[in-house]
Amino acid sequence: MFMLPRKYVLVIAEKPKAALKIAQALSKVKPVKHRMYGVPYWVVYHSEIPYVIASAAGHLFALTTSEHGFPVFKYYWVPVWAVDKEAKYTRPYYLVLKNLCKYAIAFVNACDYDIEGSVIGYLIIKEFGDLGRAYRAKFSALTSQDLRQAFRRLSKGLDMSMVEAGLCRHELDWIWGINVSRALMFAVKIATGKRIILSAGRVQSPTLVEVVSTEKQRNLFIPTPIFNINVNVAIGGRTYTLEYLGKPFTRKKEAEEVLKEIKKEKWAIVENVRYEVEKIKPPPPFNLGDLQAEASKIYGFSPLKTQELAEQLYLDALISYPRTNSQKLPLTIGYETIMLKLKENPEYRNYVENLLKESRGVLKPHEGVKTDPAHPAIYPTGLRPRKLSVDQQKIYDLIVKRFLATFSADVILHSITVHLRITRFKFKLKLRRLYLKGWLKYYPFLNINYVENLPFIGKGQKLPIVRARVLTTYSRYGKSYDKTSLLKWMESVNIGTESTRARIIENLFSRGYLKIVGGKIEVTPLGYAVSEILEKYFKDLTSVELTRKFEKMLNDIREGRMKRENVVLESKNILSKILLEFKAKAAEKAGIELGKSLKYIPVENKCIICEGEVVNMKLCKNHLEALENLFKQYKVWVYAYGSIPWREYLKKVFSLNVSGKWVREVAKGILDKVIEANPQ
DNA sequence: GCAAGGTC
Repeated sequence: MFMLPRKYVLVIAEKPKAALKIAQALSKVKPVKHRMYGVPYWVVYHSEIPYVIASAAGHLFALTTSEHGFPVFKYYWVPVWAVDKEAKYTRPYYLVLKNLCKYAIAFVNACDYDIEGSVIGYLIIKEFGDLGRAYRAKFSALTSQDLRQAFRRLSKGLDMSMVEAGLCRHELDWIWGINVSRALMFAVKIATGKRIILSAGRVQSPTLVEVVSTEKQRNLFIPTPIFNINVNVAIGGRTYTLEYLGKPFTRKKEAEEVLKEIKKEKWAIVENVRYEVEKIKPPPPFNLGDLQAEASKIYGFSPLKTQELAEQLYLDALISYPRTNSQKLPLTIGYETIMLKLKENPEYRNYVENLLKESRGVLKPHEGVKTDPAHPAIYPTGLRPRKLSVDQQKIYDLIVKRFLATFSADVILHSITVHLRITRFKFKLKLRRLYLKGWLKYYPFLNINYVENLPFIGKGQKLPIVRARVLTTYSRYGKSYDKTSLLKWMESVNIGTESTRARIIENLFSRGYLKIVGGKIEVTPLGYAVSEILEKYFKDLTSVELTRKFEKMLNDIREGRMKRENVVLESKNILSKILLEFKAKAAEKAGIELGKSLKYIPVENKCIICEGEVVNMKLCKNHLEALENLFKQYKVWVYAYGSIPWREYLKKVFSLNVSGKWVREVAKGILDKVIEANPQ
């Protein structure tokens, strides 16, 4: 068995991969790898006192409580393997650090330089080591250069303000999440006697509410008719559709009057022709969100699936760290070496040779603006994959091709924009031709509309009108969510992290709040009920503003303007008041609502259409609102068409796919004479 | 058992 050096400094990394990087950076020779409990650590003899470099595996400690019920504010840190059976794998890391801490003369927290990394290292040193002999390594990338500098400039003591901010984040999320979750479960228990698992939290609840409000508006949506002039002209034996440049018509009659004038004409006269060269820059290298979006678009993978596949590739050392927000590829990753390795793979040989020829040896990535303090964008390491599953292969291929494309040339399109006139009305025709394939050679996953050849058109030319008519379209309700667009929404409002977003979305499904129907997300009755109760009694938790507020307070802690105790106390005060009030006055009522949504409690007076409770006219709240909407929009349709019978309007609304679900159901109910409703 | 945040 290996004997540790008599004296050593213990360096604690956040994960084994980082520990290896640190060992390599600090060692002049190949660092010596050892194992304990099956977990690797490294010994580096770089100066008189050797470094022993070991690693955590993310958080090794978690908050827990021994108390039941709520409000609950007594919590403490325990080893995560002891409370979470999914985290058994952290135990050997925990034991190794416990052992190595015993004999170390000093401790360096070399976890990622952010609040979570500060907490991970702090808790280990506090538990097993000695905070009085602790140092902090501060680096923003795992490159040798950065790491060496960080170790030259070690600061004495830990970054306690970062630690405090991190501890505060854990505590705030815990007291809000655990308490409100328990409040919901308590409500169901006292109203129905049943024990079920419900949850709420700073990130999941605003996400649920976002889906609920989108879904509600969608279900209530009634399109508005829009009238347009549609003209086809012939150019060189082909027909093209002109785009009418006037404002679309809100009344059918107006459109028909314009059409009458146009029908008198034989030609569309070309007023102006503009040729342009359009360039589409190469896409930036992948961050996790972009990879998830593309894998969903191309292969229909859910964000969590993509993330898990990427993690497997990472663990096989085929790609770099996937949980990154960065769209940057620093020079230090060694572009050439990766290209040369990729060239060894027959699958990519032609691509790489092409790229090297095309770039004439100057490899410059087209980076995006997003950054990540801890990692670069996702890139292939160049290592040759051996046995990949079909899905792993798809993700790997996507990453390689995106990596290659980012070093390639712009896509160049030649376009022609023609402005035309038919009597006094103006039209436009725009066509594109692909001139240079550029990066699409490597990454062909972009849909562009283009024609094979651009027609020859000159100013003053008269193009024969083949057909002219009024085209009726209907406004659409644009928003709807699938797992990927929901994740993008979370990204856009900045809640959750790269590692957690996909997981939190899956949680909303496993709680039974959401379900997938035809590829789209739908809210279940339970989802509606939970969302409504949270809005009513725990409003703070339903908005992304809570995250903004936390961020501000954590920042104040980092900069010494506020103390953790005070921040936590403020939340405790707010929470204990609303929780006690809920428990005393609202829990039973809320529990009945939840119970009905779960069908534990029968609904006495059922809506004629759904399982909901009747509010008025034999309809539940949602279908009643749909009926009111039908009345309101009828006026708009009468204005648009000049006149339209009520029943015909209902038939049309019912037949249109863009109409909301509740609206269509009510329209059908009236048509079938199940619901009696006439506009006044 | 409940959060959100790390990572094998």
